[in-house]
Amino acid sequence: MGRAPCCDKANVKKGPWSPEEDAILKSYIDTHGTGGNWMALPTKAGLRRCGKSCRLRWLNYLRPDIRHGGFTDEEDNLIGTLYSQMGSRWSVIASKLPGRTDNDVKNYWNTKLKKKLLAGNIGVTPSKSDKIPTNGPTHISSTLGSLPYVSKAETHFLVISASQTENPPAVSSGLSANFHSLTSDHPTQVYCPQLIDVSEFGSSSKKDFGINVSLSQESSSISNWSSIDLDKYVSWAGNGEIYDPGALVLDTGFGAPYGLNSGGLWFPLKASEIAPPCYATMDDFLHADIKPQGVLDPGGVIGQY
DNA sequence: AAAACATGCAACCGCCAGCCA
DNA sequence: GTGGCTGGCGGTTGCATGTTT
Repeated sequence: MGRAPCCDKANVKKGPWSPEEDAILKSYIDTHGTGGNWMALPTKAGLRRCGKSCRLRWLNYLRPDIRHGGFTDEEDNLIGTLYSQMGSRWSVIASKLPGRTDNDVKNYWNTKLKKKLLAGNIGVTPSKSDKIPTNGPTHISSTLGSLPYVSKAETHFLVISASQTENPPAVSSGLSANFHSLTSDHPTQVYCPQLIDVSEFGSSSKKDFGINVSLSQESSSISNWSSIDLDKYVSWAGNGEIYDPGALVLDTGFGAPYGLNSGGLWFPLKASEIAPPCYATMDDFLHADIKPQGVLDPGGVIGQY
C-alpha cells in the first residue's frame, strides 16, 4: 500500500504565500495556538494550504522571534565550527543561533558561508572540552565525505566520522583523499604519506583505537588539487563503545595526519607533538574530501552521517 | 537595451522516527 | 505487536532578482 498523502493535494494551494494568507495564519495561531495538530490547522483557520506548508511558513517566516539576513561574523564562525563538528544538522546548529531557522542557516551555508570558509575568511574552532589531555587528538565530529574544512590555526589531525558509534563499520574498500590547496604557494611534494597506527593515542582506561592499517603509498607528489588513493584493505576495529571504537590515521606528510573513527574529526593537539620531522606544512591545505572507493560492508556507513 | 547567466531564498519533497489507536 | 498518522528534518527545486556580457 502506498503512503497516504499528508493532505488533499487537489484542493491545496502551493507556491508563495500571499500577505493575506500570512495574516490569516498569524492571526489564527496568535489566537488559538497551533493546537498541536498542523494537519488540522489549515481547515480550522480557513486556509487552502497543506498543514506541512503552514508549519513551515510559521516556523521559517511568521514566528515573531525570527531574524532574517545579516549574519554576524560571530554567527559565521559558530556555524562553521558547528558544521565541522556535526555536519549538516541544521536544526541543531540553528538552535544555537537565537532567531535563526534551520532553513535560513542551511541556505546561508549553501550560498555564502561555504565559499567564505573555503576562502579562509572564517575558521573552525575545536572545542576545548573535547581535547584529550595527553597526546591524544582534539575531537571534532564531522561527516566523512563532506568535511573537512581545516583551520589554518594550530594544526592537525583530521578525522572523518563514519557515523556509527556503536558498531564501527568495516571498510572493504580503500579511501581516496583529495587535498585542496587554497593558496598559490602550496607545497609540491608530500613526504612519506602513510597510514599509521594510532593506538598509542588511546587512553589507558579505554582502548580507544584499534586498527589494522597497511601502508598504501610510500610517497606522492601533491599539488593544489591532489589525490592520494588508499587502496589497500582497511579494517576498522574497536571495542564497540560509544566514541572511538576504531580509528584510522593517514599521515599525509604535510603536517596534517588525520584519523578516521566513528566518533568524528580529530585534531592532535599539535602536529609537532606527533609529527616526524619530515612533515611539511598544512597551512596551504584547507580542505580535503575523503571518499570510499568501493563497496562498503553491510553496516559500513561512511559518508552518510 | 536585451539576453544570458548567477545568486539568494522560500517552499516543496520525501524520508524517518515516534506516537497512538 | 502492528500499522497509520504526524511532526521534524535535510536535500532539492524553482522562481525572483541582480549582475554581467
